[in-house]
Amino acid sequence: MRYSQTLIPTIKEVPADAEIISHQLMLRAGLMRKLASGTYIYLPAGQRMLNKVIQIVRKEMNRAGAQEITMPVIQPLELWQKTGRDIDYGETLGTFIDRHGRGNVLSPTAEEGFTFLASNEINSYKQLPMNLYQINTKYRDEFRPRFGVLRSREFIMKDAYSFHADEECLHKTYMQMYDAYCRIFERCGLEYVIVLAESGEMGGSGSHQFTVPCDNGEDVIVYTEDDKQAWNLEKAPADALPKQPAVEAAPAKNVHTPNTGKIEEVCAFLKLKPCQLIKTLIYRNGDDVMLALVRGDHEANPEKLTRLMDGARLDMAEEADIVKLTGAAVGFAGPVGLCDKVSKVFIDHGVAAMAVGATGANKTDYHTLNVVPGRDFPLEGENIQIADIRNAVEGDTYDGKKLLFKRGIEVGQVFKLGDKYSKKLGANFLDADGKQKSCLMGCYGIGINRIIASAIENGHDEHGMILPITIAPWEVIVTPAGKEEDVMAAAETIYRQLQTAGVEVLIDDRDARGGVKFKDADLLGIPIRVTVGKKTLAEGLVEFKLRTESDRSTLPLNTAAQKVAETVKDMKAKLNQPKA
RNA sequence: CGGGGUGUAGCUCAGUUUGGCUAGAGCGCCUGGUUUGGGACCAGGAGGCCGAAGGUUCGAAUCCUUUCACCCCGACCA
Repeated sequence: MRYSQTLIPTIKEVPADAEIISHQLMLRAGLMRKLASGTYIYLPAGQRMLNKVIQIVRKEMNRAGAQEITMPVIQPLELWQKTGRDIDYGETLGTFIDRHGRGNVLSPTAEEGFTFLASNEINSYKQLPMNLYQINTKYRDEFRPRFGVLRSREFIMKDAYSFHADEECLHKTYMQMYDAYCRIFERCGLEYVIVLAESGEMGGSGSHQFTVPCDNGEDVIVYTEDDKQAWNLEKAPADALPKQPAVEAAPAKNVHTPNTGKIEEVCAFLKLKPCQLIKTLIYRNGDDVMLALVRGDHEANPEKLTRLMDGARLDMAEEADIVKLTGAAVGFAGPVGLCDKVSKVFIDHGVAAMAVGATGANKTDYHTLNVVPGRDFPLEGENIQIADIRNAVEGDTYDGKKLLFKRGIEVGQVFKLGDKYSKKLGANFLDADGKQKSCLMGCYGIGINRIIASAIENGHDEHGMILPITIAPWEVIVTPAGKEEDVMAAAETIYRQLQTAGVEVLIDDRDARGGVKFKDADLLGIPIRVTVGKKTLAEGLVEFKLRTESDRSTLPLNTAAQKVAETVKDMKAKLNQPKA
């Protein structure tokens, strides 16, 4: 490719609306431009990166036995109503009504479509297992698109769905996908961490997330100090805290605490620390009301609560319900006297371990002091359960090992879905025993754009991107530094030789000064630069420089292309032959 | 959706508080010249419905009302 004939609109200044480095560099290096909030136009260099990532994903999926198809992005709302996800997915689901008055969904994920296909085409256990995937644009009407391509309204996802006759078969494919994902991310040159995840909205029984550690990530990874286990925050377990030594506590008493509905306000007023408070959260499942008690400095984890409820949906109670239950305004609920009025009380280990604490008095503008768990409210009973119901925090342990935290970008996730979708959409088959059964399903997603953004988050310096050769827009840039005829001719020769050798090469044939070309080459993050200059050329040499190194070396003109082609091959081989 | 902020040249931003002549700078772009290995220099030039609509006023980028877009924090989220 000739620089003069392509569109790589680099910019010197940092665009005002780009906050994080990957977003800034993707704009500055001319990979993309914004069309509207959360939607981006990919320009030639960005498109080449997308294509390369897609090609890696496609090859590894095929290699793992999955079949590529294309699902329409526009899908009948009716199909989504059958699984109830027109409601469950929430307002993030993009819909429109067409001229015939039909409801349509802009697909944010495609369980329904793939299961619809399976319900029609799969009849017999002999057709199973089957693993189908697509690489397609997805749409989500995000509340708040942000971080450039990391949370956008439109993005490219590879999504695969597998169908099975039994659990063992599902597990086998699940592990094949797991291994394929490892290979994909290694080939893309990403550092990644695999964490145990909640399967959340998708329903199902098992899930791993593939996460690239990065300060700008939206996800929190929790891992043990020996690096042996990792979870996302929703799933991370925490050991019970040691029981605090009992103290001689005065009887519980109510004190007037005006306008202190929030933890910080109570603490400021009573001169207590948040860890001396008991926070009482009120949840609802249909008509059942539940309490969750966590320490004031802890956060309740709805996923953990849902798990204790065998997956039943939990909602925070409405203000009116809280007032009715506690007889007080929101912010003054407490367990004392409230435990037998609800169907279930979940008490976090941290609260059970407290010797004494303060909590809401179930009376507006009052709190109760000297509350002793077990004395002033029960720690045992039919509707009482002590459990791990909060997010782990700094200082927690699991299995005696210290828990550590870092942020990450989720680039892929694998799920076992079970029969949630196949049942609702009738994806059945006749088994060998002649009985009709629902398919068991797995689903496996990869965010293509996020791979690019996270590669940049972790691969850049003050000059620009530093890209793995497998996903860089070009492998080599040939830079003639000077307009002399022999310089241009030598650069053209190397360019042609590299092309012939199958190297993806960009020649910077622009009528520009050397400095401009060097800056753009660095910004674009092209792994190898070959510079042809007047002085070195006089000695029959050209310069060779890796983007990752600051040193330059020289190569003889006549063998330069061959050497460079070999280096390219070696660099690619290093990434393309993953350990996994 | 709640809170905060910003919309002025392709980009980054002055100017708005206190209304007043032809609306500015740097970068980028075009022309000519000098340069030519790390975002050159000189001279000349093009480029604006000051986000949009309405209002106040002799007069509005500036004041008022409405509205739209974008960004940040929060809530939400395969």
